[in-house]
Amino acid sequence: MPELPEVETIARALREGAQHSVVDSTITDAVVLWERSLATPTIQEFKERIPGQSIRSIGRRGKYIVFTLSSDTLLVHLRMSGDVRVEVWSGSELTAELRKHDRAAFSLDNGQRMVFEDARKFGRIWLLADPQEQLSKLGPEPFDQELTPTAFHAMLQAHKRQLKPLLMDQSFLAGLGNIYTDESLFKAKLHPLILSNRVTQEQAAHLLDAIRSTLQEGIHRNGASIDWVYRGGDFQNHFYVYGRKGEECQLCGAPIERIVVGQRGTHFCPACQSLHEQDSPIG
DNA sequence: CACGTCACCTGCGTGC
DNA sequence: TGCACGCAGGTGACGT
Repeated sequence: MPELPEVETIARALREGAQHSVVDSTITDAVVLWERSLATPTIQEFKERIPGQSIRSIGRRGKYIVFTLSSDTLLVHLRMSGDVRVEVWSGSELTAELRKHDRAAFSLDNGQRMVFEDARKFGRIWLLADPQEQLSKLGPEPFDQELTPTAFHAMLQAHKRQLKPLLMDQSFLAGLGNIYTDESLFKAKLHPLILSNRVTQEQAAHLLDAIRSTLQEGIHRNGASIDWVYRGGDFQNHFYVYGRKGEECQLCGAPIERIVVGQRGTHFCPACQSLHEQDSPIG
C-alpha cells in the first residue's frame, strides 16, 4: 500500500499504536528473511548495529517511513505490496509464527515485534547513519509551505515533460503514485499528457490545490485499500477516475477512459480533461 | 534531457 | 479444473 497517504497512515499507526506505540521502545534483535529486502548494509552488519537502538521517532518523507533510532536511521520503502505491522510477541524465537510474506522482523523490549511484510518483494529497508543519503534525492513534500503556486509553476516550466510521469517522478515531487496522480489530474481538469511547460500559472495553482486536497482526503480516509493489500483504508470508495474505465464521469457523464502512460494504467475523463491543441505534444 | 522497455516479484481475476 | 494471460499502489537500469 504505497502512496503518500497510505505511508502516512502506517507511520501514524506505528507512532500512536493501537496497543503500545513502538516509539521509545528499544530494538533487541532483527532478522531478515529475504536478503534483497535489505538494501543496505549487509545482513551481518545490520544484525550487529540494530540491537540496543531505541526508536526515538517515526515519520515519513515521500513514500519512505523514517524511523529515527538512537544512532542510525531506519528507512522502509513499501513499493508495491509492502506493509509494516506490530504484534504482541511472546519472546520466543523471533522467527516463530511469522507468515509466508514476512521479509524482516524486529523484536522490541516492550513485548511486541515489528514485522515488515511484502508479498511482491519489491520493498526495501535501509539502515543509514545519514538518511539524507537516500532522502536527498526526493523533491519537495506536497504540503511544504515553501511550495507556493508560483514555485510549483516554475518547477513545471523547468521541464518539458508529460504531466503525469513528471508528477510521479519522486525527484520532482515526493509522494504521488499512480492513483493519487490520476485523481489529482481529474480534479484539476488537466489531461495526463499535457506538456508541463504548457501549464499556465492559473492551472498550476489549481493543480497544486488538487494534489493537496486529494492527498488530504486520502489521509483522512486512512488511505485506499485495494485487492488483497488491505489496511482498513476507505479512499478506494471515493475515486473519481482510478479503476473506473467505461463508467460515467461523475461531473459530465462521459465514459472514463483508460490509456497507458509510462507503462502505467492511466484513467481520465476525456471531456473534463481535454487535450487542447495548444497543449498537445504535437500541436 | 525525455522517453520507451525491461527487470524485479507474487497473487488474483478473467476467459477459454 | 487447469492454464495462459493481463493486471496490480514503485522504482531503477538501459538504450535511443
